[in-house]
Amino acid sequence: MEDNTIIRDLRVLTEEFIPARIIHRDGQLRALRDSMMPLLQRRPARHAFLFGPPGTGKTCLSRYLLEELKKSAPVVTAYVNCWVDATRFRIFYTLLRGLGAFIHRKGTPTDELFDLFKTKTSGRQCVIILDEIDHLEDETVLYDLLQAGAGLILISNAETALHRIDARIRSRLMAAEQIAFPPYPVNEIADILGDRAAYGLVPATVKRSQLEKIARLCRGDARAALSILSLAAQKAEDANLDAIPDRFIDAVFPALLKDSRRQAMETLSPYQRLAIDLLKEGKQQSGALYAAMNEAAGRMRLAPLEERTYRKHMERLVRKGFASAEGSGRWRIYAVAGTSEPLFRPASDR
DNA sequence: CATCCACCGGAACTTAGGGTTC
DNA sequence: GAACCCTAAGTTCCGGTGGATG
Repeated sequence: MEDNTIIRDLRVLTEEFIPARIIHRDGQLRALRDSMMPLLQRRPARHAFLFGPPGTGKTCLSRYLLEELKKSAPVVTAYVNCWVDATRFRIFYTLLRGLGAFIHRKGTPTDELFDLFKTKTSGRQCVIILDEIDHLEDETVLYDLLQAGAGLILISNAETALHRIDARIRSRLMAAEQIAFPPYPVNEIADILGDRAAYGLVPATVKRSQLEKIARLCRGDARAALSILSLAAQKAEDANLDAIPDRFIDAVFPALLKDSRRQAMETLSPYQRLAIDLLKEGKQQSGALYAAMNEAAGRMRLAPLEERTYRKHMERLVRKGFASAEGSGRWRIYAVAGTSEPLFRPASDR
């Protein structure tokens, strides 16, 4: 392990890693800390809503804060990404796993999972992070969690995510602390990379000017920046070099872009991929797209879809950020989104 | 200005595929 | 292996919706 020329600990450069300190997010950190403060006096936390573009530190900061919180108060915490687990069943399933309760039966009723969750957390203070909240498919989870007395940290890319949820739940979340996460400027990303590199890489294997180069490439998205640094470091390690050359940084960037697209597409059903492929040729009105889809499905030996089913697929694609919808009712026009969602936007994208 | 048209989306169903329990 | 339970995807039914149309 210590023979490595570049890499000391790759985990430090992943987005799951919770760093020992948070830099360039002092205001946000203080705001979130203050809303969790009541827990120390055994009072309920104030809910928080964190919003901002991808890679601006929302998830990282929340997880960091809860780790710190647990050091000074007997608080139960859990994390759920709604992009991965979007239904009521799956959310309680992963929540319970996070709380150390293993459900081995997949045939367990969801209400039973909820009851188990309540007994697990009863009499204890509980804070739950719900990441990518705009991808949640069943809002009753929010109602359940509020009823169970959990403190919520909701995270979204869109500032408007809370407006879209049901009024009855929304009114209880209106008092939530709203915390904005703007994109990082170049020098701050470079600082963050430097901080991580100090633990994750062998000293003097990457120059400050290179960190700034990465920071410029990824346009304020720290997650993308970490991926670039990590991949370039691995490449240099494999080549047995003792420093990361500039050309590796350039080489890694397009590969990363393509890979993230491909990975995101793999989470879609065949029909959804088909819809996106058709939309890539140009935006379409809903009715025309439906006709084109069933026509293409026939050629691909896929069964034609009922109109309502088609609409359900489109609803999903829009919520997941793959497609965008413009206009209402029968004048709705769908297009590929690709621009705002999963990762960073390339300089030119039609 | 009333009516129509083509799509919207909630609700309740069916079906397929996974599990457990006895 | 029969009798259940569950989820998730697809379908059926149907009351909206709002610009287009005469």
